[in-house]
Amino acid sequence: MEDEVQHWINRYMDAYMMVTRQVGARIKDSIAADTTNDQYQILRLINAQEQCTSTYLAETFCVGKSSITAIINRLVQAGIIERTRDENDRRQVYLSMSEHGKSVFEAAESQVHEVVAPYLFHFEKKDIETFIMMFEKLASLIQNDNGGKSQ
Amino acid sequence: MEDEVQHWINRYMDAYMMVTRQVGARIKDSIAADTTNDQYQILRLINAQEQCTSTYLAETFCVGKSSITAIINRLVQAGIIERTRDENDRRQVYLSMSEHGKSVFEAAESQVHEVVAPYLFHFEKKDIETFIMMFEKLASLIQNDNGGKSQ
DNA sequence: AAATATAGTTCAACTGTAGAACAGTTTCAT
DNA sequence: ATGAAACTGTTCTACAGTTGAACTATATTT
Repeated sequence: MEDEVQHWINRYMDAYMMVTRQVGARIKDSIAADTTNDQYQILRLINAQEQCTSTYLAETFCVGKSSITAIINRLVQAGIIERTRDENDRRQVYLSMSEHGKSVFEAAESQVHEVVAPYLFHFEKKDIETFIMMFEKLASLIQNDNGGKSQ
Repeated sequence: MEDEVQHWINRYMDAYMMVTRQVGARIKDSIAADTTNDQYQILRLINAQEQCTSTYLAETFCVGKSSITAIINRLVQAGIIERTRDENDRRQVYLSMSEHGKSVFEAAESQVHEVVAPYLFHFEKKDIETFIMMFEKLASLIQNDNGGKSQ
């Protein structure tokens, strides 16, 4: 029983590392050379979030706020992201994509689509649903378990 | 149909990023502070590979060989890894764990186990098998598709 | 009004990455 | 056998990402 769990974890870690690394490398090759994978992930979060803040990104990305400042500074520098202060609470800074940013992001999205989509055709529709649902369940389990190391 | 594929990809990317980041953060918190996640992944590869070389690590990890040199230098510095030249082909350098390295690695393994294992109990045995098998199939599809962007 | 909390930035030190130039070693063609 | 080509790994420089502590500015609490 313990052995079985250990065995699953090893297989999961092996497959996981392989997929993470290889997909990451392919995505990097396909998106514009001056956009990094981390920057693309940040853009996805900003795109999906109304009135996105640094604090939200830091928590979701599991890094300190100073890392977010560094990434956002580069994206602002590149004219992709704009900062807007909230006039009601001037501590808050909302992050949004400029017009140029939107087109960079959309180009990256479609490149990622082209990289990932071909792999889907090797699987049954039903299995894809199951796989994604399990992944989502895992994500939500982890998310609802913040801080509590046990359980 | 195209929409369905797009939708799958978005859901996959969302769940994938969440799981990657959160699991990464939890593993980092649990393993020794002076070992990074990337270093741990490298140790897993070295552990699994007889006569491991930099070239093998670079290919598997999808990075340039100079990145591997940098990581290995730090691990050698920390007394975790040892380099051994092949006397038959003096270009090759085999990487292996020192006794200290082995104990560091085993401690990390058991910490990772403690972090990951609890999540498994939320799933059916059958579903875990399916999930891991799909992950492995995906990994092997990607691996057998080196360079060829299409198909 | 003063203390406390919150949002974000700055800074220094470090890890990881890329790519080009390089050194040493082996293989291969002539 | 010799010189060219191929291969393994390292060095170097520049940059992206991360951390954690110190800091600024603003809002909230008491």
